[in-house]
Amino acid sequence: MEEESELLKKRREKIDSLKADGIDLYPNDARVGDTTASVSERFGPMVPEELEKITERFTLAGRLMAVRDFGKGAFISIQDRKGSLQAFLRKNQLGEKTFSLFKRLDIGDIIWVAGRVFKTRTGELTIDVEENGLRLLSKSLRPLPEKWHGLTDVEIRYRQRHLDLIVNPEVRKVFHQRSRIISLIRRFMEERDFLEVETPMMQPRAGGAVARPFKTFHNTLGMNLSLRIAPELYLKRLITGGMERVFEINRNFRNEGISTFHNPEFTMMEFYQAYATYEDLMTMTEELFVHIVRELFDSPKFRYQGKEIDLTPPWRRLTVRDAVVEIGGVENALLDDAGRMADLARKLGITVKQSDPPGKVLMAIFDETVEQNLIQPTFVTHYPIDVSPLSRRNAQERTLADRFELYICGKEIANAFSELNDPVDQRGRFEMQLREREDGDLEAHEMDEDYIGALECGMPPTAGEGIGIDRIVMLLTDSASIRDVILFPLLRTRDGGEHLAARCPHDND
RNA sequence: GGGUCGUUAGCUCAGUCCGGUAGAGCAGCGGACUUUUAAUCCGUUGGUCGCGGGUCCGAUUCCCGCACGACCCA
Repeated sequence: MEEESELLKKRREKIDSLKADGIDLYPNDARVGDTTASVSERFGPMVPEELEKITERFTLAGRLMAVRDFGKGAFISIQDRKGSLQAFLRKNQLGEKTFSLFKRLDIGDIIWVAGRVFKTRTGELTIDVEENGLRLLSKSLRPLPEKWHGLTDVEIRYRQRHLDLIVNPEVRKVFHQRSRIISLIRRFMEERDFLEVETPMMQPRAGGAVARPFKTFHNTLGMNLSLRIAPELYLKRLITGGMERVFEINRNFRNEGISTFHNPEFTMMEFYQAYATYEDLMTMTEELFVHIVRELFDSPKFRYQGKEIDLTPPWRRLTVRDAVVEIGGVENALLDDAGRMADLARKLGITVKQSDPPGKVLMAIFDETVEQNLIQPTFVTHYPIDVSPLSRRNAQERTLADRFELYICGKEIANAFSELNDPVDQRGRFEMQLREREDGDLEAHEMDEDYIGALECGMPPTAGEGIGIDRIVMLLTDSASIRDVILFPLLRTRDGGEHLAARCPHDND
């Protein structure tokens, strides 16, 4: 048995003493009528004389966050989901028994108080706790992080998010904002008559994007499955099914690296609208973003990591080619010469294979020279067909796709295109992807006969878009890392992942 | 995968360059205090210095490896 810490031992002693007095450490019969916010919003503005006339009694519950003890009286702070409020405990008012309970409480305990409101000399709204108006609802055995500096160790913050949420109010605020943003998006879509749907997370073939999947296995069916990398192919089957306008806000899983902008599971909204084009979606995207920031900030502008971002439409529109020339500083004529383009890519440190199609090399150059410079919202258009296996071909330029990506603060935020609904062309695109897969590209799209079968039934002309929800939340909460907007980001297990990896060999390689 | 930095008390951090087994604040514990709010005042407990090796009379400190994390790069 491992030696118990001094602090834990002291708490256990207190527990024994409370139990000896017949006090239930985890009762379940407390009724809570109010919140810290409901009380402070109503009475905060009142002067002491007005408060004296209030005879109403309030009941609050929450976590004991601070104690300022004066011997026969004490101020305490109670924190609930809405904020915190101060309460005043007086020995002669609480009664001997309840006051002795208070003396054995610890910061971190969940408590219940009842009493009337008043204002202290310093003007702070306070609950004057009544006789027997204090109860212990749940005993805390572990000390909380320090009250002033809070919890700053990011590893503990992510691994023990509960502690982070208890002591860091700005963290709670980020996740409230996240919920608000998603709710605004959902309402925006519903108002435009989009139907919210849910499509499979476990898919026989992970399609709809260019990425490596996580693989798993269904025992009863004896079937290999992948966690989805995108819902795209299923959503478009719904379009074929006549739903015409659908959206899904849900998790995607990509078996790739982790960075400040990448978590292996992340949240995307994808939506599809029949009888629309990618150009319609640019307008709609502008409207969506402006709607969100106006609701949040009452302005089309916001700051991210010191930069002011202005979402006032219309946003800049730029073809991939123009972007690489104007922003990347690449000579225009070079882009028509596959050999020179590959040389440039290699000079930029990009690994180029002989078999790589020119469009793929162009996009690698774009990623290297342009992406991080697109700070203000920018639609990049005219993507090469080579890297757009599910997009409609441009009517004039047959090697280009009717597609855009949205960049803000140097990061890809959305990807959209007019959908390829010609099953013959689609089969050809899949075959091209298969050749890339044979050349060693593990991210290349697989052949999906079921999807082609659906296209053969006739899919209406449609445009679709995917928007990275985590990244929007990062931008709008000024968060530097995606881990700050995901409650439980993926981290390595503490005891080292090596033996676990050995026991569960993965078949992705 | 590579580079840089980090890991010391429950938490926030010193100390390590220049080797002699550790300090502060908060929390905790004891005492005083019934309008404080990082309450105050007096006293005080608490540490396998991330883990494993090596060098050395002696390692938290120097060297090597590993784990975990952060940032950057691929």
